[in-house]
Amino acid sequence: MARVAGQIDVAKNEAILDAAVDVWAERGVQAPMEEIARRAGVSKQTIYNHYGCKADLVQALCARRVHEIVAPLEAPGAIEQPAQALAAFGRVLLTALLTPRYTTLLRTAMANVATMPEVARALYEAGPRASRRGLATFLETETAAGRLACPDPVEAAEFFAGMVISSRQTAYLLGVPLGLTDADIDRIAREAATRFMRAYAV
Amino acid sequence: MARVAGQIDVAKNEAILDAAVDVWAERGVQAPMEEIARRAGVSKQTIYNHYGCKADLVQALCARRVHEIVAPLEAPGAIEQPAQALAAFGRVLLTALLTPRYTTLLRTAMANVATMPEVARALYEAGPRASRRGLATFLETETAAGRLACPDPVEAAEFFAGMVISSRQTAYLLGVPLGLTDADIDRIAREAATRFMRAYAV
DNA sequence: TCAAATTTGGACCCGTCGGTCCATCCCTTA
DNA sequence: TAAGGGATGGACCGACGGGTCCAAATTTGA
Repeated sequence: MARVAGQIDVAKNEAILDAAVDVWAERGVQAPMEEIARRAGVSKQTIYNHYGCKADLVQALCARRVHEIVAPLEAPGAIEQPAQALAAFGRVLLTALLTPRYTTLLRTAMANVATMPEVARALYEAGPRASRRGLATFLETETAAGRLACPDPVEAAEFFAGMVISSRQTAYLLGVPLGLTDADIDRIAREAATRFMRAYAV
Repeated sequence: MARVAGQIDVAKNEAILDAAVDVWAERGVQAPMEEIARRAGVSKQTIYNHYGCKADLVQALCARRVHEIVAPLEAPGAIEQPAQALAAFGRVLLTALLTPRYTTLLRTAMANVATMPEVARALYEAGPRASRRGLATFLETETAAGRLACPDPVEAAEFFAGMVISSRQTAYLLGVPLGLTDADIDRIAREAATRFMRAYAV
């Protein structure tokens, strides 16, 4: 196990984070730390060496993991026809959203808004907020290029993302299985893109 | 305090439910039962007389309160121009969604998916599912009447509801204050309706 | 190979909270 | 006014889980 001098074991740290997501996904945040330790193949004490208390673990987990999940949304990709670009964005968005890990993160953060609002806030900024902003920029460019007519790109971005996601995120958060296949996701994203293009045609 | 013979005190029961929402809103579901009792001006024992255990209280609360909140969505209202009807629906939807009580309910249910999936399920059915179904029916009628062209009314309903809600629900659940005024809500609903009409024009 | 730093596991402390018990009280009804 | 059913509140129990402590084992850097 590679350990950095004077530092904390990196691999073990990852294992702890992974175990935490899994455990919380299965049993909720109120699951005992001991379980996370067991799952991570680590002693409880080690966790407390890395993170002072449970709240810190929650915080660290949210901070670290959001980025992994939302990263694909930031990759701009080749500039294609707006409809294709939108569809692609929709696909990525929906896929990311329905990730069990992201769901767990959200649930965890939501359950703790009262006790640690900053975590929830950070998750919002890194997630929905950032992705909408990226989309809005794209729509603005397209409008400037005369391929779309979005007088209010931010609002339009909200609209499009909303169409793609709609009640699906809530369903997922409430543990209702939707059973969406990749083909379904693709169809939804494409249809949303088509309709959006009609709504905002020049 | 009006009490029905041989029954349980109705007013006190309401008070308990009210207190539970408030307390959970402030401190999360893990807040102690004692606090709810205190807030309701009732003894802890009384709560346990009404509901056998905490889980039952959660369940009862979710079951009872959703209906109150989603009720306005079920009132069909006078049949107007589709654009107006959609805007009205959007307004009601957004307003209901941003209700602190509904937010609390959702958070509560989400935090407990692992331990009591039926509650979460019920909330989903009574909330998002039901409202979408109502909207879909409306869109179907309008399509039949030749005022709209929605080949897939259910999907279209998802799209419209999604446009209106978009990331706002997530924001709310994550405790991010949006500060939407009635005027804002109205504007969003109307704009969404307009765009939707363009997207699904005959 | 040695010393320093970490890890381990397992006992342990303690606060909290769900839930129970019970003697007393209040209200309603007859 | 007597009786009965629920309400009260406050003490109480037991489980659980966060967090600590510690001695022994292990790893790491030099």
